[in-house]
Amino acid sequence: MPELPEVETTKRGLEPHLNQQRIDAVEVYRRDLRWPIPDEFEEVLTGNWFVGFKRIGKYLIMDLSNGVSIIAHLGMSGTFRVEHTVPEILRKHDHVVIVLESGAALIYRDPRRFGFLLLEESRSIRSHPRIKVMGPDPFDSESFTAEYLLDSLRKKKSQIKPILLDQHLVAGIGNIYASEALFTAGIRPDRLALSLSLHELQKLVISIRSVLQLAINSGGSTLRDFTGGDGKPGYFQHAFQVYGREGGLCVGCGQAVDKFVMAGRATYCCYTCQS
DNA sequence: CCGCGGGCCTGCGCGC
DNA sequence: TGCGCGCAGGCCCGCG
Repeated sequence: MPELPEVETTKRGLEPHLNQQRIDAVEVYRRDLRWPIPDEFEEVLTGNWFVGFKRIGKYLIMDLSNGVSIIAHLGMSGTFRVEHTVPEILRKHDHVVIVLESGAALIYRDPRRFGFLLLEESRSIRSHPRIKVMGPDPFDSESFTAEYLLDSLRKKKSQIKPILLDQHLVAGIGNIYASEALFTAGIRPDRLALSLSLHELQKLVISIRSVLQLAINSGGSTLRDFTGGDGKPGYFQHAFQVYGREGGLCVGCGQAVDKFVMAGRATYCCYTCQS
């Protein structure tokens, strides 16, 4: 599920409910996620409180008062939700319940268990092996620029779309927003990365930002439902231009939207509007 | 070093 | 209605 906008939406949804809240109890029902939940997880959390929240690419970082941070990744199907009270009956695939001093509960659910929850000293987050290799954030206008892309793509042999999924290049784009951003930029997904001009890359940078921002904005509209509901960010309401719309009419030209597989991933585009 | 394909899991929607 | 199949928004790893 979650690409950058969904993780950002999750962060914004959780923060007001969790910030400065003490953790009174932790229950882990399944530890075998993508990586196992550390044995010391419950002990490290209990009695401390949340002091900060940030997103790095698709990672959600939750800082605790004892100088330890939770590094969370939602994988394909992970969600966090806050319930007003600890539910008497958990939903299937609720793997972790964190009880707060307010009586509310933070619950991690992940049917496919591709996500993970790890612990790391807060001051070492940026040097964590999984974090330090991440490319720039798409919204970082200092480091994520057309010039940066031009330089990075110069030695790439493959097509642009799968490259956008490489978190080492830019952190946070997934399969949906790769297709969407390329459509907005008017660039075909199968263009060789090194063939893109500086001008096209400028359009791509702007398109990536606008597509992600739009999705964040639409997710934000349902943040109020974060407690009591299922915590699902509002991105389902987001109208995709091409993703999942094969055979439908292109919003730009009225021709049919195409679907094909690239590097094993579904890819959508309009061959009239993208060149 | 790079790019690709398989694997990890469960759920869902589709066609028969 | 039931069943089997293919597919799903991420990431790591091994292979060539």
